[in-house]
Amino acid sequence: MKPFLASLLESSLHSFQKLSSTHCHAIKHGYNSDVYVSNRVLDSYIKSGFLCHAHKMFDEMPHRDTVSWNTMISGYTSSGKLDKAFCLFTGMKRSGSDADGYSFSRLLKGVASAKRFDLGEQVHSLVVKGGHECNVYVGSALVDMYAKCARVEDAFEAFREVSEPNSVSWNALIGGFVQVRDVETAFWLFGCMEMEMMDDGTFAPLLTLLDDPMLCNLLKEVHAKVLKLGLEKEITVCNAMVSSYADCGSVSDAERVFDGLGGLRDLITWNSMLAGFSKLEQKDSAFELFIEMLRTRIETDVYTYTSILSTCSGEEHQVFGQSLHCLVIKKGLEQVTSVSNALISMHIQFPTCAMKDALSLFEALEGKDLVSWNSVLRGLSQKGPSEDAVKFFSYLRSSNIEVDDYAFSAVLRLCSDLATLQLGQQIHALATKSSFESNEFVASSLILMYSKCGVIKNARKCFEQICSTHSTVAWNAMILGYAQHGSGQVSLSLFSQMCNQNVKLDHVTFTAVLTACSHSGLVQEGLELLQLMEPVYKIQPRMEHYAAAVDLLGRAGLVNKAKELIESMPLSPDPMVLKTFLGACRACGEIEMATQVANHLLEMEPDDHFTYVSLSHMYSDAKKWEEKASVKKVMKERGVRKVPGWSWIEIRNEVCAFNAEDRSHPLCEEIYLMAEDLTQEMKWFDSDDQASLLDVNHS
DNA sequence: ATAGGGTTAG
Repeated sequence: MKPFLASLLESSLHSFQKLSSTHCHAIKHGYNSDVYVSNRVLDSYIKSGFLCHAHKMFDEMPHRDTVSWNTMISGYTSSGKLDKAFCLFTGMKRSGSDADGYSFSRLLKGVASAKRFDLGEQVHSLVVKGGHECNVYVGSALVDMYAKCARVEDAFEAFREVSEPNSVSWNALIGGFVQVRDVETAFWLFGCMEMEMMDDGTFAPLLTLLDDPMLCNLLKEVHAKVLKLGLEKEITVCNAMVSSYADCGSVSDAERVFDGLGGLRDLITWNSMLAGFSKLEQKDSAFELFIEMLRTRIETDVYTYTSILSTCSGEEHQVFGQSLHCLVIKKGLEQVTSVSNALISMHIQFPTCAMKDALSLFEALEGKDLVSWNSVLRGLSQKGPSEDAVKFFSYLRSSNIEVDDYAFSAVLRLCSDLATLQLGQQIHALATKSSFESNEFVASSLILMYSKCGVIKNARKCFEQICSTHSTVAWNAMILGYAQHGSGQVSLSLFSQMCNQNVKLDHVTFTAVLTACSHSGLVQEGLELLQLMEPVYKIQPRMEHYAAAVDLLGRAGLVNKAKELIESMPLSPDPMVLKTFLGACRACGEIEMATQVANHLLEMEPDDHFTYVSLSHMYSDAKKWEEKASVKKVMKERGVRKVPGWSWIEIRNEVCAFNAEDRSHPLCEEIYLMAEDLTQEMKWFDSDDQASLLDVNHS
């Protein structure tokens, strides 16, 4: 009868109706006081998620043994109700049942997932007191508990206490070092493990450490080992491999693993591939994959939507993004914080009315977290009126929300855009007070802020104070700072230091050094860097690099060389490159070439005022009044308006804004006299570079 | 009859 009952329970799982009818059936056959049968029923209720009902049944059971208590504890720890589990644990002792290895391992599992190190230590002492240390299950659970609490040394000690550690003990220990991202120790332990001991649980967490292009070769070695051990069909291993290959920048390898799985793929596999495409800017592939998921009725979840929403950026994805938003609402995921955060970031990137939509999403979100606040802050500082961003930052501070590294970094970038030193310094003080000063992103934003505000000395100080000397963003910021100051040689020497000290270079590094060369007239050096980018430094030049190089040549008066460079580009130049070229033509008085490129630009971007204004100025300079008039006419016909460029200066905590030919200030006469004096003085220094720099700033 | 480890996200 008992095996029959067991199989009946098995087939009744997850249906309350079936379970209770089986339960009744058992009672009818006189099994009510059979503790074995009762425990099986109890376990089935718990496995099916009917925890409350299980507890009621447990209370009414005529006989309870240790297994009954353990089953109940198990139910509470796996649903995260640690306090209830501990109540049962103490109740168990009071009613005379002794806790055994099962009780302790279940309890420790709950402690581990709640990361309650304090409770864990107490349980540990009870384990020792009860003499359960030699139980490998309890031992592994202890290792895992310390590992999850990031106490790797305690985990190691607990591991040493296990007399015959098995793969679970090893994996739990390695998992601890993975969690604290101690790559070296994690792989050292991996090397100490017997081959036969390694299983899927060993590889999955280790693979998550290999998330950098520099580690791609190691990833391939680990992959080879996975194949050697015949683990290539293990879903967790493959999922981790898809993510790691994507993080290492190799989509093709990620895709190969993904394709290799065929029908074995699960939701995490799809999500990992999707996130990979999205991260590596393969937007079309991401959209295709997502649509395939919908078409083939693969279930979608929160991860799916956060990934695909973050793929939608800017105008070209607005329509699709809005349909996605509808889909999110339909699935009832709009109030899930991570999804809503992705929606906020997406809407901020849309060109029209986006800030308003993003703000109303933010306000409607019940469970706002730091990411939500920072997404709005970043959006406002990039797109919104800067004053609103500053206001939002004070709002954040007054709301008792923690200001973290993301927030500091965003608001400092804002200060550098505004070139407002006083606000920047105040925020620097706040960052110092909350110890974010040495965070690489905060420090980089400080560097940019001080450089932009003209205090390169303080920028340098921030650079020196940074914790990690291997922070690419910090080096990039410092190189750019010196570039803006016209200290191109300093930028270049920082660049070679970066190479010597094995700091990772990225595409921003090259934008920064090329800018440095351009601002200091280092033509040969700049061109050489551009040429070496791909073959030596393994970084593919992007549009901004070509634009910087065109600028470099244009400033040096080498328009023809700039033209050659554009013609030799592997991709067709984008408007940014062409606008830079147009500027170069204008500066060199190459009217014919300028007209050609301008016509091309007018086709690409008929609504952008830049091209019209450049042409118009150039025709004025050349006194070609008819041409100038025709440009103005076309502008009028197309409804394009000149957007004046503003400058501003901070005087005694007050911002004074002005634009070219502005005569509205009460002290206007004196101001222009002073400007004239300064211009004369600069000419007197006979520095053509600085005079032309002044021109550029003015336009 | 009840137990321990592992994959996706600013």
